[in-house]
Amino acid sequence: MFERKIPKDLDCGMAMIMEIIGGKWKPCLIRNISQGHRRPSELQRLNAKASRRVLYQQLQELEEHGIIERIVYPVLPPKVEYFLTELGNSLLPVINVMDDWGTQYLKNPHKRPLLKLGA
Amino acid sequence: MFERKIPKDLDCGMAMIMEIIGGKWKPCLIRNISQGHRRPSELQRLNAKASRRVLYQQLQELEEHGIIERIVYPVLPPKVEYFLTELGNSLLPVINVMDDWGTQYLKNPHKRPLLKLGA
DNA sequence: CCGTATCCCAAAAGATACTG
DNA sequence: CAGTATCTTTTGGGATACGG
Repeated sequence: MFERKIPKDLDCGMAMIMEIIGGKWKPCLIRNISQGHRRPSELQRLNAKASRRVLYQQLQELEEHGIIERIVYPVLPPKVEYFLTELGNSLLPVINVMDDWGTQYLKNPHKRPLLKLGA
Repeated sequence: MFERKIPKDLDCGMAMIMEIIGGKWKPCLIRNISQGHRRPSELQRLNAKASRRVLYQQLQELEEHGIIERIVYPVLPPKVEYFLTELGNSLLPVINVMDDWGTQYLKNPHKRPLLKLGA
């Protein structure tokens, strides 16, 4: 459905995890859903700046990668819930480590260093 | 030099760290350079599949973010070396955590789960 | 309410030629 | 060697309309 012309090489772990959490809204979605079951409409509200299409696309990819799962209630109007899998849960500490580092960085805004001249 | 029409919002730590390490070759470059001082030509050799332009661009961004620094030897032909800053070093554990998770994931290839039906 | 299809634009990355 | 300037292709993401 979203075919690439050039296949990605997911040779190393780093490339793999970037593939999984690299989307613009994925870390947000993972965190939202980690708080408890979440319905699509809730996720749209929580990430109001994301477009509908991208949100669904990234949810799909998270599902395909086994990070989240979907429960479909056969009712009208439709009701759906997402929840984190165990695999998804194992991702939370990683995301936290990343976020912590980034938060620390934001507190100490970097000054571009002067050019060093070698001997 | 590489101006964006739409400014990024680097509001949270997660967005910030993705900005810093999100480039396709940045984690590779950081690791290469963490092994010791590296010259541009070495980095090109080590990342042969990356185009010249992108490599230099990402090196520049890493430098602007204070992850690496550059030593310029005033000789002919030109000689330059990159090395990791302390800040750059503090990034290594984060990258390792990410890579470990990804490597683990690669060992247990995920099967897409069947759709769950709610009550 | 959930999800998909279409269309569009901006950004990332590749190829390559050129300069000091 | 190191670095920059074009130019081009691919991809990611936003807007929005439509269908079940």
